[in-house]
Amino acid sequence: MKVSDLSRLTGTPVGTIKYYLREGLLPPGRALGATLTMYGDEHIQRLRLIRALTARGGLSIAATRDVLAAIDQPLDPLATLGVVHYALPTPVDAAETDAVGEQAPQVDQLLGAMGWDISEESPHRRALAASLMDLSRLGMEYSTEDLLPYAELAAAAARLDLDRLEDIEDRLRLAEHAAIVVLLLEPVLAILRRLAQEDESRHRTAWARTTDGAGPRSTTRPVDHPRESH
Amino acid sequence: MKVSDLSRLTGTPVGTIKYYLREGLLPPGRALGATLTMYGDEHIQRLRLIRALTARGGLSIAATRDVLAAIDQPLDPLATLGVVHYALPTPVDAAETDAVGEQAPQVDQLLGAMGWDISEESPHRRALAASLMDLSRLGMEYSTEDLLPYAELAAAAARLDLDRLEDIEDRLRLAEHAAIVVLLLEPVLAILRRLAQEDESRHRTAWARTTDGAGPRSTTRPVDHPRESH
DNA sequence: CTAGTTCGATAGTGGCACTATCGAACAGCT
DNA sequence: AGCTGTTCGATAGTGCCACTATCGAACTAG
Repeated sequence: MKVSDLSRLTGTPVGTIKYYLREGLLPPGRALGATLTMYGDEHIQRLRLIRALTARGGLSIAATRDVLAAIDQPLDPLATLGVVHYALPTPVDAAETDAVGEQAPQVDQLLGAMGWDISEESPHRRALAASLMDLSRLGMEYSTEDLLPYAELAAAAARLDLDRLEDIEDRLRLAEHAAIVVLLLEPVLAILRRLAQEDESRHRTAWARTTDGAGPRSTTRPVDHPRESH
Repeated sequence: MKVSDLSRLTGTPVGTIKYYLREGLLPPGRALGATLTMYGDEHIQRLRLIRALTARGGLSIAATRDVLAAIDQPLDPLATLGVVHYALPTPVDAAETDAVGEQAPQVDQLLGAMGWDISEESPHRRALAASLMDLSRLGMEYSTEDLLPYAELAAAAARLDLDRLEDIEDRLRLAEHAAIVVLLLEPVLAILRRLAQEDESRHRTAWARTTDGAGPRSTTRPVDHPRESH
């Protein structure tokens, strides 16, 4: 398969393929001469993955390269998940380290309450602290109690994610699938939440109208905590 | 308060403030002369919101302007949520309309199964179809049954979101808070899911090691469906 | 009166993700 | 062998975006 074929089959312009090759996102093909290089099905697959991670997942070329590098490491599959996590961009600029420190206790409190065992150096700690700081500065304080139900939902989602990964028989591409589950399911969940918000708000508005009340009251109930104790 | 003060209090460079004024993200101050324009606390608040939406939420300046415009509409609070939703960027390029159509039946099936009442023109329909298409092309088919538990989690999250909004007493800024809940809680949920994945994968790896099994089995249980029938 | 600030307008910068062009080296066909 | 078209790697250019810098004029505070 030549570049032109690769281009045609994936809908990616030749120039872009060359660019990805230059940037190390695509492994080079087999050069059979100065004007003939052959590519295989793995290039098609990789190209699709690149486009999904960048166009849909919103990753930069650099971040995509990191993720792909993590995928290509022949690591313990679940360890790969960690590497992929670390390769992800978590927008926290250096200037707000102080702000992050301010929220660190609350992050610790939440992690403790959930019984989550999270590495001290996880970038997600900082990212979470930064987001909570934003919310707080905007006048929307979220306490640990406020966050706990969300954390329970996240835990349930994570269990679904890992269930799916364990069912994969193709061990060779497990790392790839892990990255896909982590990254491409994220927009799916975000969209589902927005859809649910639309429906839920419709329901509540209707309720408020028909009962002429001051608005519906909370319909939330405690979420059960499915992992069997700690 | 002068620009210099506004700049100092928010940590935003004067040049950037001027830029936001030009772009219509910040309302102009009260001009008291050719070299003196006064700004108020609402400008501080608005500036913080802009920075949160762009730097944290990842919105473009244009998308931020749309969201802010939605916020400034004196609409029914829950309608505002809809307007905010429509102002959000959903990365689906025109070229993949066919692919979207291919997945449309599955989207309908999911919405039907959840009993969600979603407008036919919602951009989220297309966005979801596009994401499912990506997954399918990458060899990770998600059936309606696979997605349902995620949708249940999303519904639970949406209920939490709206509970919070209903508890807000400051009706004037409700639209603003709605945007914050929709947009800035999104990265929080994403981070929580990643943290949960890290913890869950640690647990499963440990389990697999101690039991010397072929890997842990599913720990998922059915999620209950909290809204009282349809 | 003077030094410094702010105004609006315009132009420039840096980063990113491509995209275009070029000459040389072939490949495939006749 | 000759011709046409493709591909090669390298380099340079493009378009967009989010700022950032500069400028002269107008003003304000001390």
